[in-house]
Amino acid sequence: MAAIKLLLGHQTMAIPLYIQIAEGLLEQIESGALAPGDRLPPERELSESLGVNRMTLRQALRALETQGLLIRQQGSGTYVAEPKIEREAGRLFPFTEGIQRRGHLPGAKVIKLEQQPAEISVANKLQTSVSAPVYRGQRLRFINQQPMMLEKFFLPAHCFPGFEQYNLENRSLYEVMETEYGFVVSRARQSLEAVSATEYEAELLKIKAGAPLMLEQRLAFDQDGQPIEYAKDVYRGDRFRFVTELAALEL
Amino acid sequence: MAAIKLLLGHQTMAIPLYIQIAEGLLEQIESGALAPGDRLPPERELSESLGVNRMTLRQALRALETQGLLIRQQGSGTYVAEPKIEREAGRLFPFTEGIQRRGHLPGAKVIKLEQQPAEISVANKLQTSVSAPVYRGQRLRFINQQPMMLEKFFLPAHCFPGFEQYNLENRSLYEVMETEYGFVVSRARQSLEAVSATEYEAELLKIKAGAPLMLEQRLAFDQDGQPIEYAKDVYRGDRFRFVTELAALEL
DNA sequence: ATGGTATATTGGTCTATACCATTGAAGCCC
DNA sequence: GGGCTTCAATGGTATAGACCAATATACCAT
Repeated sequence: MAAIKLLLGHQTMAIPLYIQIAEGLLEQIESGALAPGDRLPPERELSESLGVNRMTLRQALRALETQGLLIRQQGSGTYVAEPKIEREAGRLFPFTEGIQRRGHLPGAKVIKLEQQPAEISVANKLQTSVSAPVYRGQRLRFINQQPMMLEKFFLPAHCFPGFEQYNLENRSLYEVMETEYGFVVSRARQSLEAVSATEYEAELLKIKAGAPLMLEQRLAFDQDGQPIEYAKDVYRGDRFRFVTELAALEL
Repeated sequence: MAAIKLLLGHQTMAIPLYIQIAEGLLEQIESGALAPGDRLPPERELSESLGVNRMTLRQALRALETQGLLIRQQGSGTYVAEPKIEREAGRLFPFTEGIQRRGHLPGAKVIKLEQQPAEISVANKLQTSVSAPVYRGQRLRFINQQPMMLEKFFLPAHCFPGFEQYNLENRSLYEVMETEYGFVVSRARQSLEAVSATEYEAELLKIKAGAPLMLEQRLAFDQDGQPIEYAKDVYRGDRFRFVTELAALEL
């Protein structure tokens, strides 16, 4: 396997070593340099070649393991996980990226994007004062030209001045947040429930009113723990499945 | 806070120290000895009073943190998390327990429990040969006397001889598995999707046919990684919401 | 060939120690 | 009182080393 370039020594650094290592490995997995089923070098060996302590390497491996990217087996070795389509449910990442990874063609149409005073429920979620301005947007998302998901999002306007100027038909919401405003979504709390399609949703998604939809509500936080997005997305029930891996304690 | 009793010293033990510590703390949280918002002793102090190394204690704390039971803040301390109702989505535990914790009255009615040859899809999931015998059961679950969820489960019969004899109207499936057969569910892979209620489901759940339901499919594994349960549970869409907490890498 | 047995390899746990980064409160100055 | 600095306390990161537990392999006896 290829080498991973690490910054600095071991003290006074901006980014922790184990994060750098995890990201380096992640990159190799995503680029295909490390293919599913590949075995990583033994921990002792890899830690030495990286010039870090084994415990530090293990912290990186554990992070990737909990993300479902690696599988570790005592006595055997550490392997790159099979690319389960469903893996993504436990990770936080944009619709577009997930679709592309599966070899489909994503698309988006902005239906609405306007600034308006926050309703009570939204202000509450975003922890802004009621009637503080928020950006309210709606995007219809496509896969292979077929409408699949309707996204409604709310952003605190004071965090994203001039948000209208960006083209959300080509760019990911989170990508714009990060590139243009420096906000990185690092945590999110989300819920799933089964609902019926309203007339409005049915028309946009080209399904029958009353058809089952998956409603995903998400409150996303930036690196400082401040809420920066509240979203209510509905997915076609017949086309999406949300998968999670559960463990009983012991990490 | 109360003391935690640990088994043995540091070598040749059955259960790792950090698991024992995590379970001890978990017990104190669940019993109320540690209330939400309480601050735990500093790591250095607590590790000393437990007679373990700080790193070992930290491993226990991390496990509880990822379960959403603790919140750690650098420079401030480690706190017992507020009991978010939704927390349970990321944890693996039985329906009954979750309901009781919210102060509701659970109930169950066994509709079917029989042994039969496995269909292909089920055999596939349970990794048994096709037409190997499996137990197939259906339970209707109640909350406050109202039907809320319909559970269909499949168990490999060779793992659970004589399974019919146990009363599943009072006992949890997992509890019977563990107590009577020694199988502990330690991992599970589950998926959620939105579906429409069939006539059959609608009648049992006393809702309209076509109403939205949440279909949860679950494949549960024992401590050795062998699949021991495949389940297809449907929840009333208007009464259940499934919540998860997501993090972007860095654990 | 088959099956068991030693041995080496590999990840898992635990200790001990050091220093960094963030927080919050105490103290200080004005 | 208000704002600032200082500093101790606390969790976070990293190192080094030891031994345990599970697995895979090689080898041997049958």
